[in-house]
Amino acid sequence: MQYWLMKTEPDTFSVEDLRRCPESVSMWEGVRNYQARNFMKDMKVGDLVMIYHSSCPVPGIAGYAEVCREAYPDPTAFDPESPYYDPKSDSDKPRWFCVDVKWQKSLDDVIPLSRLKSDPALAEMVVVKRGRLSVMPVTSDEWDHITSHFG
DNA sequence: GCCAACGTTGGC
DNA sequence: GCCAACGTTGGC
Repeated sequence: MQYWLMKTEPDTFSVEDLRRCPESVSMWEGVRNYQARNFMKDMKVGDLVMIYHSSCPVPGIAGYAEVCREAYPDPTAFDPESPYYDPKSDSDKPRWFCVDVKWQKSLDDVIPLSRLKSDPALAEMVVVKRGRLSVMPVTSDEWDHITSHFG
């Protein structure tokens, strides 16, 4: 079992939007970064995911989800109507992948990035050390620390 | 809205 | 394959 963090802009798709999906399951579409894609390909059914809200008044962890389908070609890459359309991708040799995630929990209070940054136990956390990566691993120590101290 | 960080593109 | 220019992310 591995742990992950995935970013989303809540104006576009929030953890509550995920909860309201049929069966609370959604395709995690639109990842267009190779490193993030490679992490998604490593995900297994049952892995747990922190849903992180970015580009919003209080960026931070907004809830939890579970991987419920492993990586498969992202159909939005082939859809000219989609904002995530990539004309250079080829359906015979897919470049972009997505997973399906199932909502688990929405936090009453977002755990702010500022709080993660100020916690020495989380100094090495990828989301703290690095920006500009939308899918990243979380260690089990980091996961346990956050879920036990911050809900 | 600014701008730093950093990924991607493309000329050479 | 280098690297400058450009585009995007995302916190503030």
